[in-house]
Amino acid sequence: MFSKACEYGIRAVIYIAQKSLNEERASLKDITAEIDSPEAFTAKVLQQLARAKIINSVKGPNGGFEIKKEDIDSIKLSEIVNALDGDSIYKGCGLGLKVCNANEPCPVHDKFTTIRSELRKMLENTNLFELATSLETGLTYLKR
Amino acid sequence: MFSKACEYGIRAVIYIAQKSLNEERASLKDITAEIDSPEAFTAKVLQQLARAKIINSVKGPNGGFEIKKEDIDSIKLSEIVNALDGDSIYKGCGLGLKVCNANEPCPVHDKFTTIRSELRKMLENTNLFELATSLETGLTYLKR
DNA sequence: TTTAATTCGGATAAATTTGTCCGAATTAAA
DNA sequence: TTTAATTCGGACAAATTTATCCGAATTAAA
Repeated sequence: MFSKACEYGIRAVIYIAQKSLNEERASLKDITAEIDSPEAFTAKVLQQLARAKIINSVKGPNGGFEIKKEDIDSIKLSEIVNALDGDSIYKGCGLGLKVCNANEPCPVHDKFTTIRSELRKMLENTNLFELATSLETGLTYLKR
Repeated sequence: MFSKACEYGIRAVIYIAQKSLNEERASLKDITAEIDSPEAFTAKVLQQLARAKIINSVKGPNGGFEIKKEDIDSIKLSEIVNALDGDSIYKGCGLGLKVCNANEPCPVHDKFTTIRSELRKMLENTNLFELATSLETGLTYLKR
């Protein structure tokens, strides 16, 4: 469903958000240990997210990644996915046709638009705060 | 969402079904012209589908691919997807965790199980007959 | 029996995604 | 001012997916 980059990215951002809620930065090493992901590859993903302004990066000793506390409940899952995988999950034909719309649909067009629109809604309605707090309270996990 | 192989596979099978409903076989050339896909690659996909018994292949002159007429309305989209992409769309964690279930969920587990289960239902409830007839009546398209 | 149309299967190549390495830049702290 | 902890960025490597090539096998029809 998502690329590996996106999977790591979502996990990393949730972890960074949790730390940020506790007024702490998360370093790359910290993150990759906590979400169990390849370090160098995750670094690239974090750079992408920083360029997309979803997270903030701070260089130097005691540096790392952070998210402004007050932004955490306004950042949606959809923004992270969009920054890393683009919008091909919502848009684009399920069977790969270049042109596919209500007027000239592929055979599965209607069935897919329903599912995709629900996926879109879900991603747009899920914010980082709820994901980070479920992690904080030990209800959910980022590795295993 | 699906691999290219799966996209071509679904399109090909729908076309083969349409031809089969008209008592005709579809040759590889015929298929790739009709769904606008790379010939050699599509051949591999069709072999996979033949091995999975979803379509039947006939060698020699006037050979090609076919589906038994009476099977067409019992073949579900889910079988095609399963044969080509496996069951990772339904199963497997949305964030790539090896272990992720109701007891030890990732932060997006609940939200994803809902979407995935709807996707699964949709694929399991969509049969080849409806897809092939919508194509036959000119309501839908396989290339463009 | 020969020919030609077709699928089959293995080898290979190209493209994309995933992943690693390492030196440069930044910056807080000693 | 030096050191050390950190992110940044470019080059490279490995793995996977997508795609091509070509000869072998099959088989209907001439």
